[in-house]
Amino acid sequence: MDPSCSCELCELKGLFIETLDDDHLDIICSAKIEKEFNTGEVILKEGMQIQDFVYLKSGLVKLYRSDSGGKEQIITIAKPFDYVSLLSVFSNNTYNYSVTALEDSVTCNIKMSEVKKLVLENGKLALNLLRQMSLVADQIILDSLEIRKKHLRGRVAFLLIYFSQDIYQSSEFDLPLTRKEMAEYVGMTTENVIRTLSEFRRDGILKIYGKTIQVANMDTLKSIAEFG
Amino acid sequence: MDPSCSCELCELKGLFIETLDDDHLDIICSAKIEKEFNTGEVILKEGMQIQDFVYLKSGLVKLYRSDSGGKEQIITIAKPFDYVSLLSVFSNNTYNYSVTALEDSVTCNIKMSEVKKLVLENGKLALNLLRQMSLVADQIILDSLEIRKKHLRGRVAFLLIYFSQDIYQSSEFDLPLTRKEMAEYVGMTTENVIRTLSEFRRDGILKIYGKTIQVANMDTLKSIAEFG
DNA sequence: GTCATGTTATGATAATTATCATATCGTTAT
DNA sequence: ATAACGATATGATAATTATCATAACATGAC
Repeated sequence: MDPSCSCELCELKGLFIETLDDDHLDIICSAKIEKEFNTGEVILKEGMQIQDFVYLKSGLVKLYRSDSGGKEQIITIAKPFDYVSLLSVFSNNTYNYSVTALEDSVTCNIKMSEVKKLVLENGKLALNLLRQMSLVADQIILDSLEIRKKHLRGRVAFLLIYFSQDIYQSSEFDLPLTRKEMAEYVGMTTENVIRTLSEFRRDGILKIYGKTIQVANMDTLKSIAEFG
Repeated sequence: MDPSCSCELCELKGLFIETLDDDHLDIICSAKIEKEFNTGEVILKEGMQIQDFVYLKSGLVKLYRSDSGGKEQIITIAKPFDYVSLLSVFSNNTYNYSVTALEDSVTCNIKMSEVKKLVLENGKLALNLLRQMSLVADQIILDSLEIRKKHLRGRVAFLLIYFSQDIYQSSEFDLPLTRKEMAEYVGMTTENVIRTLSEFRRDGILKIYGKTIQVANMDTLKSIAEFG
């Protein structure tokens, strides 16, 4: 096996690679290209030809769409293990969303032609991809239904809980989104995101130091996310 | 080949079956069960164990979630060729949504264990499923983003255009949804759906005879869907 | 440093949407 | 037939949210 290949050490091995035998692993290893992106750099652009299967090795990214007026809607925030180029990849020729790094990130890119070849040859990999796609798509759809039925306070609470619990596993964290991006994610205006955060601060639910957020009262935050 | 099997005649053959050779087709054919549902009958229920891969052979169905308060949110309307049990099916043990027939419908059910076995053996089928899942999930996500950014009039217009063009290919059709279901689909109240329809009628955009809708001015309807 | 620009912040107001009340119409059950 | 119920319909009002205006603050460009 190619000694320069580090796939067998990659923490994503379990998802994508455990189903591959050594021969196939070697193919992936020599075919893959790692790319590094700084915070704010664009990884994929809406309309671009889909050439690679891209997954996130480390970092944090946002998937979003831009409309003709330049306004953006964030579809989801993806951390490693959430595939990045999952949507569209098997059905479309071009991306119908863009991806930008929210933190310094590393992606691993494999030509779609290689992935398709492997799927044809390796049923376990195929099942794994089906499972993963199903999971990711489901989560995006359910989250968007959840967000839709909440009022503004509930939406902001939902987003904060998501970052605190799912992304950073800590009650204090540096929010990698601007207030504007928060608004684009949960479907409200920037002003109202800011106002809602201020309310939460006044109510003693949050402590806010610029982008650093400390959740002082998670129980209340959760009840706001759930009921109002 | 089993002479009672009609799969090779099924119009869904192209999607699910063209990738199968005769042996595999025979397996599917003898394993599949067709089920008929009348309008209003429940096909799948949220929380139920997932046992079968279910796809819609004819008819029209809604996929939806119910919250604790009994309120429902419609995720999507599916016609034949849109797989019904696609979401969750490869990643979950239970459905996280329900499915009900909006018109008399026929489903074709195949045990998931059979489908998984076939995926393991048949790479073309796997790729076909990946493509189809990708397509369906993408469409649901994009539609929900579209709906989210519109005002009430735009949402109702979007829904009417969808039924007129995508489902019935006619400017006059019987809407298979109640006003309440329309509201559950586009995220607004029943009263406001009714009010908006009345507005459209007053503006000469629609003619409404109960559930029968005639789009009198598609251009205006489209510009409302697009701009407001 | 200072300028320009974008982000955060807050208030006043306007627009949008939901809620509540009430009435009519249709359908189904008895 | 008629009672009961849900769906459709409309208006008045309340609640929610967006828009507009303004200002403080931070950040990077020069």
